[in-house]
Amino acid sequence: MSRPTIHDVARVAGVSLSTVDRVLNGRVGVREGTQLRVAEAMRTLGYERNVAAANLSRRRQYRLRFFLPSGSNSFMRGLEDRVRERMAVAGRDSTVIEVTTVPPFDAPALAAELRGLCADAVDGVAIVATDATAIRVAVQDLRARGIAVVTLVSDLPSSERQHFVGIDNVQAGRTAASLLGRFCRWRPGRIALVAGSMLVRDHVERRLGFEQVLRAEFPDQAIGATIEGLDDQDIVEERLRTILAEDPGITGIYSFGAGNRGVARAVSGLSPDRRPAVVVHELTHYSRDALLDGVFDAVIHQDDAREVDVAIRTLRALADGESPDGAAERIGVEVFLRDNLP
Amino acid sequence: MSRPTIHDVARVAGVSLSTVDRVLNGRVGVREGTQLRVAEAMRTLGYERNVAAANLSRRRQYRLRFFLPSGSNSFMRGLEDRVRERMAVAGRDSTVIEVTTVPPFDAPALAAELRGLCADAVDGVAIVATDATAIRVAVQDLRARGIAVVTLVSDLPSSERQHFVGIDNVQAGRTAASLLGRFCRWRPGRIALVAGSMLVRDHVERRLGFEQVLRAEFPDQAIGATIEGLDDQDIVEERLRTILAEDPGITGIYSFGAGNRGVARAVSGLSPDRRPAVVVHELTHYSRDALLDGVFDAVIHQDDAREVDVAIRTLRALADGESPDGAAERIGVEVFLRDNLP
DNA sequence: GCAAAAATGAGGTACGTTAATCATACGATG
DNA sequence: CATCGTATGATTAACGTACCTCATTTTTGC
Repeated sequence: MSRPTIHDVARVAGVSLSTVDRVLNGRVGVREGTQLRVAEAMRTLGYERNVAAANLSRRRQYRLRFFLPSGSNSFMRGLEDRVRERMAVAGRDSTVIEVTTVPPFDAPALAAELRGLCADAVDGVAIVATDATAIRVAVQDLRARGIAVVTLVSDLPSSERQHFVGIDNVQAGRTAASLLGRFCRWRPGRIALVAGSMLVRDHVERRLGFEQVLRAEFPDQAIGATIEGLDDQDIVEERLRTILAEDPGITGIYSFGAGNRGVARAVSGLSPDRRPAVVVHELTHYSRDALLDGVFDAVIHQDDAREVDVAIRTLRALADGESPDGAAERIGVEVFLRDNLP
Repeated sequence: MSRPTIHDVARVAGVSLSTVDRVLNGRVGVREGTQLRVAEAMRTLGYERNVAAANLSRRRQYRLRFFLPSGSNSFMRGLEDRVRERMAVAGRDSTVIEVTTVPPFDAPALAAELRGLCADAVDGVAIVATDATAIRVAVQDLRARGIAVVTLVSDLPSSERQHFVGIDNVQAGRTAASLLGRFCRWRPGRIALVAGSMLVRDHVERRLGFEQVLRAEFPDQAIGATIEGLDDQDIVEERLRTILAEDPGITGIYSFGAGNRGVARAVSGLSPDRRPAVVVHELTHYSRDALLDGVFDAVIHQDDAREVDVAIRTLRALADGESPDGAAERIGVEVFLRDNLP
């Protein structure tokens, strides 16, 4: 009827509660044979530890720390809001969350913060990683001190981070190409690219995926001018205006960095029948409005609320020494048009 | 530091533990003034009941029951699989889930099943509703007996169900039009519709949303022939073949019922350059393959795993007399291309 | 075969809450 | 003033687990 308890396990294994406890919590001083008998009893009974009761008893707290880039990037500020929303209710799951913002793209600053963490004050850390050796080393350090580490939004491959919570950016680029190629299918032309900075790994990956698919599947769309807008809306606007004026054969725009407001302003200056199809990244207040106004056609998005949830669940699982459920916790590349906005 | 307990509340309110318990659990025999003092103390302390400890103490079990249509509909079978996956691990959250399948579109059968439920054996019910008065009455009955009710996938408006877990089908239809309109933008023509049965509320809503957007925003695409395929792949294939042969001006196909395999077979018979853009519903094994083969262009999807999760969380919250978090638990209309498949 | 060491058992307390019993204090009523 | 009903307090045993101490048994090494 109800789930078996350690009492049942003890009875079936023919040992005392103490011994079951010792086995269950990996304490020393149990003969191997006894361990096997207990394990066997757990298996036959289908015993699963009651985590709620265990956490209650040991007054377990999961102390998690999020490191996010500071600055005005809308997506990051939204992400921070999501984390703070979770902070407010995390107590329900005996979880304490703290947020620290560090200057963006400043690897030494982040590394210094990470070095300052103490294993008996923090159980797990989520970082929006900058791809730098200093961070890799800092992560290795954290792991050595027994602190769980996941990367969030931006990954740090070949580091010792245990998990990455975010989208596959190559896939995101492929999806953008798949959309734009179809949007422009019966109208050959050129597609302009708007990058933030090609120094950021995400953007390189997005571009890679985009080119792969556009070249292979939509040969009548060429890749036109590429703007490096440095995530600055004014720069983006000005350069994009110039390009659009010079080249009337631009059928589409793919913007995969920040600076969406600049794209929107440049495009909305054109008469509707000359407007290219526009695909950008991240659903924010601004890109949402542009979708509704018909200035953008599609937005490629990652669900920040879900990313935060998954990061928390993953860190909790890792802190308990479990391996997180990768498939179920996957973050997908979402596509929004004006008609399926939340 | 750590969360306040009922002990703290008692101390601050200047009452005993017993009184706090009486207030907290709505028992009788507490003067109004005392109740207010306790409530005030809870507010100042920011007390939140430790649900895990409470459930442990009262040996609370959430007994939930899912009613799903039987039959070969891939989406429904997938949904059932998701429910069964949750069943297997639900014990961790002191939740017991059962699944009952009932013949599809058979309102009396479902109503009879619902009537048979006993309030002291079930706390909450999730039903894939057929739009019928018999079901509305049965739902009213369940609610009167204190059983929580949510509708899943297909809603039952103006019934006493407390929540609907599923997508907005009008929005789904709008999204399909928004995609197809853009896919066919530079090539005027007609879009063929493939329905399952217009007797099902979902399909009516999808068509409604589709027509709204296509008429308003894509005037160079007309709505062509409509097939009522009764969710039978063979019927769909045959009729669609005929239509495609007769009318070379078909630029797109929107299929919003089951029978995707029929659509795929009919379309893949055409030479690639004559193929219309195809948008269908529900990501299954088959539609996935068709996407990968380039036979379908996009799939409108609802995340069945998430729907099941949300239904469970919602029913648990309702069983505790809480109101579920609507915004966070929203099910969105998802868009899949071959490039952002999970 | 004996001492030392290792393995196991027995029992208690705690975690935060529920739920019950029993005792007591308080007011109002007659 | 005695009585009764209501409000409140005090205490206790659960729930399933963790973790501690102390006693007892078994094994090991010599």
